[in-house]
Amino acid sequence: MILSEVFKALGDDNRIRILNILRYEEFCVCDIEEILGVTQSNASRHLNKLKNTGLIIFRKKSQWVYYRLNEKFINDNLLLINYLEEKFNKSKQLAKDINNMREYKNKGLGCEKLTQKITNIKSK
Amino acid sequence: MILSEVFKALGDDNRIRILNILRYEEFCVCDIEEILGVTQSNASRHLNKLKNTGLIIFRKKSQWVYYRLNEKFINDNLLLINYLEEKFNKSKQLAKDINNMREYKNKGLGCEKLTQKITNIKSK
DNA sequence: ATAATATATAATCATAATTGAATATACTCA
DNA sequence: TGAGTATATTCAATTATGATTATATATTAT
Repeated sequence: MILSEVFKALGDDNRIRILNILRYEEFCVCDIEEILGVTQSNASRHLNKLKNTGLIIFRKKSQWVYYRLNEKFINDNLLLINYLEEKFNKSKQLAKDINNMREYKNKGLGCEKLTQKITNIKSK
Repeated sequence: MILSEVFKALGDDNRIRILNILRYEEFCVCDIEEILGVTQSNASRHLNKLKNTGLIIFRKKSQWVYYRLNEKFINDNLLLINYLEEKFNKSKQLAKDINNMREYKNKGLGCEKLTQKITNIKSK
């Protein structure tokens, strides 16, 4: 792990916003698109950068790719993670994203769930 | 303080190297030039960036400008500082800079000291 | 097989960041 | 005042980064 590369990965507002919501749970690319209001390729690119730097990992489930924080990175960088937690919690801007995220979830708007619902409706 | 700006400031090897030696004491630009083996304008510019982001401050003493860590930044970002300490101490590359720094000091090569010596010699 | 969806990747453009060399500014000292 | 030194800044060239649009790939569902 090259320290300056980790900081470069953290040195972008969109990537900070992504990490902020990934604190709570994993999300797929289109979830992040919707919650943060960014374009698809933008979300994908930033996720890719965070992945390449080792901060997040992913799992594939059918057509979706779910990203989440990398446990190994967390364990190797606990002080940094605690620092991020502290600063994230103090940011009003980031709190808005969290609100969006909760609303999005409460309304059952997750990509996968929506697709399932549509499929059910169609099959009736 | 904008979080991503702090990380941008940290996202460069030369700036990491500068912060690493400033942990121990203040240095002027030409000290840093010599210890790290970078050009004058390079040292000056990176110091300027660290200063603008609030990580370091300076004091002027005759023709020299001494930079040091910003106590206020340290206090406001203790977890980050502890993280940096931990990672800096584990880096072999950064340890070389520390060795250079100690050697430089033991030999009495500080800019100001050298200038004083030369002045003394001339005035005899 | 085909259509639809999710994701990644190219291609392009604009902007920002980094660098060394040269220059400008400020200060010191004789 | 003038020479010397330390620092900051400008200049020019290069490289890196980020955003957008369009395209390619992979998977699902009919």
